[in-house]
Amino acid sequence: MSELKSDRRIQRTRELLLDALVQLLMERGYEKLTIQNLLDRAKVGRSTFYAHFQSKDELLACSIERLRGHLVSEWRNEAQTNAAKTQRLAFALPFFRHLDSHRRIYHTTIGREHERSIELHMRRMLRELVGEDMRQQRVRASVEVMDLANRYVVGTLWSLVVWWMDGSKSLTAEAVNQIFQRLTFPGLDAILGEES
Amino acid sequence: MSELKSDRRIQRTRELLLDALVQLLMERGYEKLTIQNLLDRAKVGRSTFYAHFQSKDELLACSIERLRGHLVSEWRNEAQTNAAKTQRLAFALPFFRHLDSHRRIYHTTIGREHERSIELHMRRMLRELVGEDMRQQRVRASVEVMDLANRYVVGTLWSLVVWWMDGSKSLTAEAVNQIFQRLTFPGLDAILGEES
DNA sequence: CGTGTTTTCGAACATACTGTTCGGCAACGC
DNA sequence: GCGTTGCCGAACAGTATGTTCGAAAACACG
Repeated sequence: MSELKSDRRIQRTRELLLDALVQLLMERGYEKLTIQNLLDRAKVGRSTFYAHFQSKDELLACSIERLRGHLVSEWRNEAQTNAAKTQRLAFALPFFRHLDSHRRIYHTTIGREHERSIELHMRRMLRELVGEDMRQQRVRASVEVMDLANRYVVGTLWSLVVWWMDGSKSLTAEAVNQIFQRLTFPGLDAILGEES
Repeated sequence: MSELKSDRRIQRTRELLLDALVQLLMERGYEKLTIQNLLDRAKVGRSTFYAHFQSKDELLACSIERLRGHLVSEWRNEAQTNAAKTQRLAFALPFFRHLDSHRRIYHTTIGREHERSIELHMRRMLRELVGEDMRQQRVRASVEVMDLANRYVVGTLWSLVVWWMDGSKSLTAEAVNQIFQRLTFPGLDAILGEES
């Protein structure tokens, strides 16, 4: 109700905090990043922070949620312009592209042990995307098998991402995507039974 | 020097703490388990704890290290008695068996989000086991590709484990192992180039 | 036993971070 | 202007970690 009308002040401080988060992710990573750091960087008062987010984790979730929105729209675009619209797991390429163009952030947060929260949220997001993809592809299988397939894909995808972001492997997003498909499709077919 | 001679008192309190850890893992999980809980359960003084372990995490690491020892010996046994001794990734079956016979512990610690530390140490252990296996199998590939293959196997294995332990799927360890192989081998061959 | 060494105990402390409260202040719409 | 709304930030309570140290217990050995 009052949300739409109300000041864009509140929207602005959200931005400030989200920006501060991204900056500090690069510098310190997530885990050893204190709320006070965020407040200082965003120049926002303590109680204000808690008026917007319940915790550091919710702020991160919010940030990842944005990423998800971005990926989905990229995915849709690509699906409409491209002829081979129903390519399996087509959200992966936009994802790899995103990672590639934000290496600065992800180099200090992905794969580094003890940076568990980012991985958590990222995987959750990927799980949703994979689920959506399977729905689009009309994969038919029992709930359990679908669940396994989903976990398998996300696990593989994430292993690959960590490997890619680790060190400074100068592969293009397209190349990584190809590895991803070669790695994943056979195993997927093996448990889903070769259809589609 | 004095380590061998010295009291088995110190060994005993280590046991007490390790036991308390396992108990509390079942009851509370790792993350929300406080050091005070450990002390109370093990009936050990605070400063004593810190005389033995630097942190809760080191205690966990120690516990996982034991598991690793157990798995390796099982693995060796199986390799010697069995004819098909050089079966690829043969450590997996003992691992699945272990999980199956300790469901009580792992049901509350594996897959549950926020129980990340256990996953961390488990994966580290699995990475080592896979590395050892690849050495035994004389897999020849560049360091980078070997690294990718390793991460891929561990990622797949872990996805499967989480899926298995989640809910109460009553599959046998052998069945899960078969799924594991069907899932993993094709992708592995794809990046390692079909050589066994 | 008695003596000396080693280990343990646990209370007290220092430190660090989280999340809440509340009175006052600033921004903004009208 | 004026009232509403959001923001500030110091102070506080709560919780957990890790350290220190003197005293007590457990043990080895003669």
